[in-house]
Amino acid sequence: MKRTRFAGDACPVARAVDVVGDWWSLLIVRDAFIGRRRFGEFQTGLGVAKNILTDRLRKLVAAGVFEQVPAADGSKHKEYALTEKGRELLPVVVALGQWATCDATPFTPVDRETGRPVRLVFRSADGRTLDPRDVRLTPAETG
Amino acid sequence: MKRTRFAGDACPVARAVDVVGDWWSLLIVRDAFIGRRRFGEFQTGLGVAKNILTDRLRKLVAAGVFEQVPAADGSKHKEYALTEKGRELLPVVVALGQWATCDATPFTPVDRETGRPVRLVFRSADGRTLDPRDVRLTPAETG
DNA sequence: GTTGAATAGTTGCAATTTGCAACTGAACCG
DNA sequence: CGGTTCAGTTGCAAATTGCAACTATTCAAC
Repeated sequence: MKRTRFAGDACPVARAVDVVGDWWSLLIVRDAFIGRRRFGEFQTGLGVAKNILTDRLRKLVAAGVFEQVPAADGSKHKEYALTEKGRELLPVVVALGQWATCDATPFTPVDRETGRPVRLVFRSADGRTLDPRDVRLTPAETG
Repeated sequence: MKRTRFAGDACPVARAVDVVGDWWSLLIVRDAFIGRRRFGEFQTGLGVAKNILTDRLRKLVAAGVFEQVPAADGSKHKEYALTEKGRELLPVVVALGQWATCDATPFTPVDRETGRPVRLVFRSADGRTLDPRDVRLTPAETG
């Protein structure tokens, strides 16, 4: 049957899942962060079927995560570039990466200036860094 | 056709997607963080079909994200509780929530002790907090 | 302890999605 | 101009999804 969609859901996680909660979409975004931009790069890099890739790229463009940009090396082929909204998905990709990390990590998040590795952490209002264990979710308080 | 699986993939994001990159799984995990534990709570809360929920819970238990615990209020019904590994998914859920947040937020991450809200941020080795814009992914450096 | 309702699933079926493979049409290379 | 790469499109078989109806425990009351 038709897949349930969450676009109008009140929960932001649900809406995010609606856009990006699909096996391929997040991997395409991850590849984009590594520097891939062309259809063929995504296709061979991920081993995804071409019709699926076509569909996902179209949907990600429609969702405002990617945009088609005219060129990069002057060729007439279009390329897919992350939008601002798309680049804001970096914490999601990094969080997933930190969760399942083992020996073979194909990428590391680093400070763009110093090139030194960074971590994703919780920070309280007064600047303290918190262990995830010390964080909980409160349902719906003040909105 | 059979869905492509990434369980043996080198990339941790891919492996994470294999477990949790499914429309329902992450929402189930989110609900667990809010405090839901019973089959029926997940079912009515998410509006997911019962056979799908059965399947997802089974897979999440097999993946070590949930475990079935004997009781909570003495009843003989089993409940589903997040394991340590499952609780470590909190940054993923929060990252997705931060990405798609708008007015109606059904939950907020807060400091367990003070109850005050916290944010997920990037932190460099020397303790500075970085804007996601100042972070990039370097592919496969040292392995 | 039997009846009835709630809980936690299972089963069957039709619509949708997925993925492989083969095909098409530009764009680039010589 | 001819061949090759790039970027898809099309067709089809198998898997997944979701609804609805059904079953089996468990709880609550009588």
